[in-house]
Amino acid sequence: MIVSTKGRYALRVMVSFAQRDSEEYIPLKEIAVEEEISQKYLESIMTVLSKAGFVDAVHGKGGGYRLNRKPEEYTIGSILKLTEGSLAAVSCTAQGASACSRTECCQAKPMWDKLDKMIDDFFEGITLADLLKDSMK
Amino acid sequence: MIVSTKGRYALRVMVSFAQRDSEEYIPLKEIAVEEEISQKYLESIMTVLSKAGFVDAVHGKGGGYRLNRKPEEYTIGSILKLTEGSLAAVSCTAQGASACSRTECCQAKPMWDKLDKMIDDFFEGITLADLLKDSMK
DNA sequence: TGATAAACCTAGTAATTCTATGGGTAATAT
DNA sequence: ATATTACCCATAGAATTACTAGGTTTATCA
Repeated sequence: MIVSTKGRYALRVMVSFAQRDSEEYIPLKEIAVEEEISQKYLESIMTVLSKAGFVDAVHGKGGGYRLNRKPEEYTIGSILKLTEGSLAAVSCTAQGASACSRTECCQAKPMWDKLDKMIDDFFEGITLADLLKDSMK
Repeated sequence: MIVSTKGRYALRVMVSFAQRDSEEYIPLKEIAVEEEISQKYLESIMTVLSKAGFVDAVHGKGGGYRLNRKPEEYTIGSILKLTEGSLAAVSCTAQGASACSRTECCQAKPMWDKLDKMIDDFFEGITLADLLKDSMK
């Protein structure tokens, strides 16, 4: 498993925002109910998205969140990397991993590196807008 | 993370066997010491490999394990799928996953399917022999 | 035949990560 | 003022992963 619930929730939320009026601020409660996701859990995800400048937030009554850019300007990779921390296929190659003592002689290392690049290219090549279009079906 | 310690250990063990005399039976203890992996943990992995017919086992003194086929006849995918159970990028697409209630309307489903296929093709296109050759560097 | 060495089996525990909850604080509109 | 909303921090519950323990069976060799 390379993408956990957290990352998938983040995608669903972003898709949900992308499908609405881009000007309007939507309270998280509305999204949580619609998507049947724990609001509290979503809050922690939104905070990350907000700090990274992916969404714009307004406090108080009438406030909520909205996207900061157009859907086509968000790659799936950027959203997932932010929320998952890393998309590495293997802990050895994850950033911040305590360097494996076998790195030098590891027969598999080149394979993991190649896979990581492939996965990264894949996710960087898809945008939020692509998901909306259903163009991948 | 798509491949856990278990799958990586399995690969290392298989590589280790592939690098030795293919006729000789090697006791697991030897591999465990060499690779600095818990022997007991390795045992559980070897049982899986043995039951699947990936390795041949002989009990008792002078016994051990050896590969059943040539290194080029094992795909990395077959080894990982066996030990990891699934290589799905997301729990939604993993076999045996309780069907997601959103499958029908999920915007991301086609993307996950495409990714799964890409990963599967990747691992099925590499064999144990390829890892030995260092040809990927 | 007895000692030894190996695979095999079952169960349980430790450790880690993931998911979610709880309770509060700060900001904003009405 | 009050209601509503984002934001913050800590913690608990759940699930998975990694590993350990102890024994049983099978085979070899002296």
